[in-house]
Amino acid sequence: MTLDAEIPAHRYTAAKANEIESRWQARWAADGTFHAPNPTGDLADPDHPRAGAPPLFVLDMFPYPSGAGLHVGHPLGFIGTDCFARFQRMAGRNVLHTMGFDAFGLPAEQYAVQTGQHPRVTTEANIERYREQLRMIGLGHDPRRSIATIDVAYYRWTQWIFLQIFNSWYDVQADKARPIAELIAAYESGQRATPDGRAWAHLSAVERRKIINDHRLAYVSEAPVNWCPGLGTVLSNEEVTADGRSERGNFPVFKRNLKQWMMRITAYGDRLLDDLDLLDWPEPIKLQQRNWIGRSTGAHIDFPTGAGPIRVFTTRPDTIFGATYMVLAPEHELVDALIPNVWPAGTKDAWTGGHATPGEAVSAYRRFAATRSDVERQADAKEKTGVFVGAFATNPVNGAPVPVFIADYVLAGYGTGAIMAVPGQDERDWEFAEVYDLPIIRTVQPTEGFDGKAFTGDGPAINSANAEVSLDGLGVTEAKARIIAWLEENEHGRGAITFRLRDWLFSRQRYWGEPFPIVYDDSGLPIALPESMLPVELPEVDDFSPRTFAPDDADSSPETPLSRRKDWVEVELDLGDGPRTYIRETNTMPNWAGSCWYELRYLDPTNATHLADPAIERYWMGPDGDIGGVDLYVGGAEHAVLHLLYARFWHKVLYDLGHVSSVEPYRRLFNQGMIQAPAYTDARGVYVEASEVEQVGEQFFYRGEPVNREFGKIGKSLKNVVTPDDMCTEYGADTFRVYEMSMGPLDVSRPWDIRAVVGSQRFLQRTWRLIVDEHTGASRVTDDAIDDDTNKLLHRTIDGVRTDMAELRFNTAIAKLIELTNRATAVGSAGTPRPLAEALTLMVAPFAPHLAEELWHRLGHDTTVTYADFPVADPAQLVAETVTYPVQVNGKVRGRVEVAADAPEDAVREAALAEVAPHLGGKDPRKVIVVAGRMVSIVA
RNA sequence: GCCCGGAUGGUGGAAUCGGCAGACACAGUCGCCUUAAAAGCGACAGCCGCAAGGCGUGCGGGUUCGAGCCCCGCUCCGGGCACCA
Repeated sequence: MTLDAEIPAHRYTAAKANEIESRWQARWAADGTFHAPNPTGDLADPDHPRAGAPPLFVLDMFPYPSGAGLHVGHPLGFIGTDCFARFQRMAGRNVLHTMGFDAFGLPAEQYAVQTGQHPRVTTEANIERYREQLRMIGLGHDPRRSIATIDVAYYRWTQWIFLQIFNSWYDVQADKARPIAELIAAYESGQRATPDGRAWAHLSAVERRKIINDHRLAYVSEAPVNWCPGLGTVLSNEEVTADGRSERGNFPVFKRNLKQWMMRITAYGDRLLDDLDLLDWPEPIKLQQRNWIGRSTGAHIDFPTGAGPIRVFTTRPDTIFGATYMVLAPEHELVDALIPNVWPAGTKDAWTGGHATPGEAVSAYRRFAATRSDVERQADAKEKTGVFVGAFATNPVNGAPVPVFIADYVLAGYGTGAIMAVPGQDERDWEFAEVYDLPIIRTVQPTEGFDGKAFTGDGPAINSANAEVSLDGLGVTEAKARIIAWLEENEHGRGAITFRLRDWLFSRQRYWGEPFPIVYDDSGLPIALPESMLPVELPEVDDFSPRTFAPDDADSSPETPLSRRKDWVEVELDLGDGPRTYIRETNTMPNWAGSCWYELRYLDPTNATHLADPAIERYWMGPDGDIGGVDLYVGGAEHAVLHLLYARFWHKVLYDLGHVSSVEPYRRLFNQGMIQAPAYTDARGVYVEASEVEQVGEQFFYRGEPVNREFGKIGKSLKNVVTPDDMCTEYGADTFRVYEMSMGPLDVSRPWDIRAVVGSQRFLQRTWRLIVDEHTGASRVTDDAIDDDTNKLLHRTIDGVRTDMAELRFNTAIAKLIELTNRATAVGSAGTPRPLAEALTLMVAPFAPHLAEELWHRLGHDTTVTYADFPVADPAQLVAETVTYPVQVNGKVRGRVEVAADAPEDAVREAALAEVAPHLGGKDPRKVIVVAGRMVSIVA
């Protein structure tokens, strides 16, 4: 006798689940079940069951289609949004839910460099695999709205948005971006003065263009970057290791200034910061963005030198009388002009770094600084390095000469790239002053008992007076105000606000990205292509790799793959003044570009004349008395800062220019947790393929060698990818979905562990068995009435599940459903009453949609469960007739009393006192607290 | 170093507003069914203790009639950021 023969023919097994799942997936695809109707245009459908219903836009952070395929970490968020979306559809909303692909990216390009395989080929194959995997999980996406960022029809609009940004400037008065044409008009009319005061008409065309370019939101500028000659590319800090080498290839990395495209995100610093208050986001994420933007209030102050003033930014202008030296970033533009031929009188030995002249000392220090990564500078925080440039500046408040140093603890990209150093009130400055034998003057009286070095707290100012102004005795706040007023009166400086946020470096020397819609003429200045010339298609190339150099050739410069297509780079165009030859921009856009606006394209994916029809954008994302935006955005916290900040920035530009009606792109954000999986390292610390590791007792072995186990984020780098495919085959997609949703709260990270998955399978099997006879396949549904207790539980469950679903608390919703099925099983030996069977099917539908669809049809319905009404609890069934009060004596539960729910407080008190009388020893209690509906607490 | 999280049975977790700690599930034990097993169904189940009872939410204090939850001080784990002037 075989095992198979003993399993009832109609049991809900994995095989049965798979049969049901593929059947309904095919049916849903054929019927377009998850199509969401637009109010107008191609995707409008007045006959749709949710046409005209209140809209709801549910969005996932779209994945990068990697070669390893979807892993079990991805679906946690995807299934979560799907359950939410399905619930909201059943609750009457018109739900937009789809999925796209963030498909430009380095891995495909690196693979192309290694194999010669075109990145488009591998990327499209990966996307195809992702689509299959997503379909297998039963996600209810509207497939008509799916996009990939590499689609020409999509990146045409990415380029269009770039042109909008390039062709705009930030009007500080109006506090918004405006078309660049309005700035040109202001110059032409003389309403706005030119920087050097000459009449606009007297400037050459090139001079005019330069002035205008200085105001654009996208501009070309020298920017300090991590240049890696060995790879031929610029690297992010993340790609540079602690010892200043490339993560990939282990080549040396140099800090270099290079011409790069930048985006003026700093113009939006205030709004990006202030508008966080409007968002329904987790507070920790908002805090991270606030810290990243880092608005600080202080003053700009000019310190005169022989080579012109050094402008510093400080948050502590009140301490200026204690400024005993200055530090410039090694890359600061004034350094070269300051250097004298010989060390001046008063130069201390410690200041010279042992060099014969200031010039030698500065070059040597710059070479040293260039080899240090930001990470390395951090690691060496204790050991301050720097060198005297051989010149002095003058402290404007007291005329004292202050030596000027360069040191890499001052960053070129922050503030003005220069600081006044006040060792008495700043710990880093104190340490530097100790190493370089510089004077330390306290200008704030430390608190009594303070035994540290620099005092950064509040206190009365001391040693802070000149002939015209005295701060002595003032607190920090008042001292700041008084000195700023004095500095402004005497034109030494003014109050200022700076941001930690820096402009966004927007160009990459890579192949696999969006080409810029930009050409250059003889002047070397960029010219925007007109919209009619979009898209600028990414051309084919023979070799995808950037040109590489000797790894230590610090003076080399990047050469991009596109620049080698000479026939593409040189282009004859008529830009309004007859055909001329231009040179194309050969950098490409960063990976972020495509992910900055994809939600907008989902709205109206086929629109050929607008990135999205304004009426459609207003329908799905419009403010509606609020700020607007996507109703729910779910993704990992690793995107807390960069992606979310860049996307907010682009959205705000589009808002200013009138292309969208919503002020923010993502009104509500939810961070799903990370699923971790065991990863194993061998004796050398190298990760080995987790699927080949065997466990013997407490030990783990890979090909006979012992390995160490740790837990980490699932991915290729830890060689621990676990795909959902096996789960779906072994248990069915519905079981997989229920399991992922029941493992714990959606926002908690946890290791992947499938030991408990059978619990989810048993739950679905029970649900099935309540409605279908396992042996005959016949219906077990009866016309009997539900008994009172079960009916009460049913309505409590409906009520609880509805609340849980709206709050994305799927784990507790499932627990409640399991309780209900367990009760139904216990009382239902004769069959399941129809209202119970239907309610259960409907409530299970968001989690196990295939099973629910099958049961729904077996219950006699011929339309999809997708748009059936989610059950509503009967309030009458939610009120309890009696309440059981636990009775505490001195904080310990000593008994419980059951009283009528509407019993007056006195009755509850009497009952409670009677119940615990033996514990009171005949004495009157000192205090009795009755918490209505909760408990009684007695103090004996 | 700074910032943000987190720590609850053998395991994942529940307790949503300061009010019965451990819902639900996994693993476990026992029973029913079965020739037997699997599946299914049912019961037990925080720890110590025969019991009465005591102890229990990382550790030490505090506030409160009452603390997993609030406050102070630590430990460990996870994540993020950083010479940010």
